[in-house]
Amino acid sequence: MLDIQFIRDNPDLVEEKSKQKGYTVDIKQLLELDTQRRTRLTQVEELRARRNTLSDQMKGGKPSDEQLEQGRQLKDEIGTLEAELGPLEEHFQELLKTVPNMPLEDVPVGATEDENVIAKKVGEPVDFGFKPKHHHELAEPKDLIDKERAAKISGSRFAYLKGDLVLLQFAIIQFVMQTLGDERVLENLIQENNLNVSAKPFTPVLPPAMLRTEPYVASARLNAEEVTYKIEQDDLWLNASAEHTLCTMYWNEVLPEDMFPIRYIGYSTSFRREAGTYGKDTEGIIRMHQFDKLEMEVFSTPETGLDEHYLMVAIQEYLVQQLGLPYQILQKCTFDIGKPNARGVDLEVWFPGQQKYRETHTADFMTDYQSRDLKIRVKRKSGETQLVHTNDATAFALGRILAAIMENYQTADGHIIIPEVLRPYMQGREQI
RNA sequence: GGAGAGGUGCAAGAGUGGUUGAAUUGGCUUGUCUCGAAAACAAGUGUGCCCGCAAGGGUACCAAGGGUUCGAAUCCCUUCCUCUCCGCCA
Repeated sequence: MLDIQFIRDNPDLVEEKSKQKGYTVDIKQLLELDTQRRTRLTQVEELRARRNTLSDQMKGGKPSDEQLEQGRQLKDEIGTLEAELGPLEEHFQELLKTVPNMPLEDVPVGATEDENVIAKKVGEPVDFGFKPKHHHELAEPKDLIDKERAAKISGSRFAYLKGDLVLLQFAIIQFVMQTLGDERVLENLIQENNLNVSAKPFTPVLPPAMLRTEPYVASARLNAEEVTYKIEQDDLWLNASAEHTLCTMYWNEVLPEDMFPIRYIGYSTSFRREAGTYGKDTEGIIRMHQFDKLEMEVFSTPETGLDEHYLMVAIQEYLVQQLGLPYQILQKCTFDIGKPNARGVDLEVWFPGQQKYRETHTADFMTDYQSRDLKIRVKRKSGETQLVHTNDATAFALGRILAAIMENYQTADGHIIIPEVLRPYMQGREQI
């Protein structure tokens, strides 16, 4: 959530920027509630102070009837006021949570996703000299994807991935873990992009795939209606991305400054209900209820938050370049960056079979919006405690990147060339 | 799933109704000493919220939520979590 102090100081700005993101928030009502609750709180605390003093006086000998009577009266008064404060506080919190994070200055203002700005294009789509096939057409003769039997067993939007496609997935995982664990790669990217962050490598993590309601809500990432599967019996949700169990990892903790930056590369199967997308992307493995994902998550001190974000975008580009895929970078507009985001970037890879760029990566910078609710703080050397900044970004969503590789590396006779950087992890083979 | 034990500050660990926001030990920070370090000694060392320009003051928090009481870390209820044994299991 947003800092209430900031909202008090900048009500008009908050209203304006929220509107730019497509959120109507009643700042006036929020501030009114804020005043009301603070007045009540002060009253309650005054009464409590009196109760404590009285209680102090009583602790020596036997309390007199007069004292007991006074105590009972205070108890009643406190009870009444607390009963008013409770709902007030609840309503206030509810309203406060509707306020989105403020977009950074350079985020383009836009009301639909069409107003995202193409920041750059890298690489040229290959001229195949034949009509390139869609990845599911390439998969069929080689029996790499079986969606029909998956539908029989699990329903639509599930698949059995088989054979060389599976080996390719594990090759990508190896390649990513190796790359993000390599300080020299990071150092180069930091220098090229003139960033002021450390070259500390990413630590690989296999996170749990389920999480409880309380931390999920605090992460501002729970989307119960459209995205997230619930395991009713156990108050657990299936994660919709590894970032959900990664960003919550330090929930309610104060961490020493020398731990930072904390960089994780997580690998997890992710689950999404995809409600409201019926009929969309029904072919192939672009939009599945279940997919595997490599996700970066970074916790940093406030002053390096933005540079960490730039670094993650640079890493995404580097990874895609290494695979030799043409792509474009989209700076997302205010409407599209998402509620907790201050800035957001998408990377879209060219899919020859579909003749368009499609989103394969996203990078989210949340400033302290996410950590305020998650209560993740850093204890500075100076003794000061601050909220950390959080960043998350896709390294690879495996389904989509496998599809992209298949379509971009297809040959006229229906084979798939293995990108060079992946060959060491595929026994040196050159094609599927 | 059955039986039992337990969740206290950075850590270990005391505390079973008021003198405990919390003993003690360790850790950490600072200072003294030293050329420097170690040792020793001294002081300090949780988080949130509210009031305040600040200094400071108040309030809440001993897993979470509720209750009893003039007063709760301590008593009662519910939930969560951890550990041990048995059962089941990749």
